[in-house]
Amino acid sequence: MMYSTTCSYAIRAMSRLAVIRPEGYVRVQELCEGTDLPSHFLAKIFRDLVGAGLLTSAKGRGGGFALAKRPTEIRLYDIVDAVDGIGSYSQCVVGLAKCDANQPCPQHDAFLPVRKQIIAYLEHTTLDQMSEALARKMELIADQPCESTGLPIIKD
Amino acid sequence: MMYSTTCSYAIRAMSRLAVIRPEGYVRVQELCEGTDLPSHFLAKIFRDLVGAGLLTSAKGRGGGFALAKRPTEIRLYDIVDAVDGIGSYSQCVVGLAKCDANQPCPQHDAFLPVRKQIIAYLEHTTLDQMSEALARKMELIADQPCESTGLPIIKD
DNA sequence: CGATAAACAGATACTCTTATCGTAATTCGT
DNA sequence: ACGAATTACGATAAGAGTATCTGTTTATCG
Repeated sequence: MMYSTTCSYAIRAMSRLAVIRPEGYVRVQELCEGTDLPSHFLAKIFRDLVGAGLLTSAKGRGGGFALAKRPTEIRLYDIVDAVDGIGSYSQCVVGLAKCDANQPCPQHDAFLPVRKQIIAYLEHTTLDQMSEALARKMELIADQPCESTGLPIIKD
Repeated sequence: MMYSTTCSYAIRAMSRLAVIRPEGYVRVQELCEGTDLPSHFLAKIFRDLVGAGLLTSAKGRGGGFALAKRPTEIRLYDIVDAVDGIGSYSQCVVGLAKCDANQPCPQHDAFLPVRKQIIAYLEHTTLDQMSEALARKMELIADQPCESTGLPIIKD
């Protein structure tokens, strides 16, 4: 997988959040309903995202989690950075540590364009786009339910 | 990191193997000397690589591990596939499973060029190139030893 | 044939990620 | 003010990935 499981959950959940209620609070339970997102774990991840400034939270009745900014202002990059840390993408492909900073290994350079493209993708993709993609998918699934169960389960 | 630690070890060790003795057996101990590669663990990884057909092995005196093919014929792709499985690169970025096969999510398409570039990089980079890069680096380090210890420790 | 050198195999331990649970803190409706 | 709803927080469990150790087998050399 491209990201850690945790990060994948974060992206999926925030996308759902943007679909269900782009502004305003949503309960974790509501967010996970009909999906295979683990609610308990997601609650924990969301706490961290509040700390990272991507979400806000409200306790008590009518509370839940909400996007801290508008969907167009939240990039995939921000989420990945908050969860996995973007540092993992800036390391050398081969895990070749540089004993000496002024001499990065040649393969490092060879991989540079690949890394650049990845970063660009993460920077240019916003939650807005993600949620739109998800919404379109949810419509499709509503029409043609899942093969085995017949229920419209959203695994995203 | 781009690969798992295990995969990173595999790539580094095979690169070293290609440098030290492109054909012929090398002991695990010899391969790890002066590096931070964990010999015990690497021995285990190498066993698996023998199973995958990338290495051959010989017991007893004068034995060790050797490349099963010439360095120009071993691609990064082969190593990554043998260790991590290339499947992890073909999944959707967001971990969005497709409930239905005929409707991959739009983000899937958006990430396609990135994935293609990664795969191309893995396919076109050979152990030959890796070993050459490593050899060059080893020369550099021999000249200007590592800051703290003063010893030429190869972390690659 | 015995001694040595090496991979092989399996068991075990450690570490990090992933996941769950119980309790406290907070807010809202009545 | 009380009670229900809901996140916050901390502890801990479960799992996979990472790493080490010990003993066994196979091959080579003298």
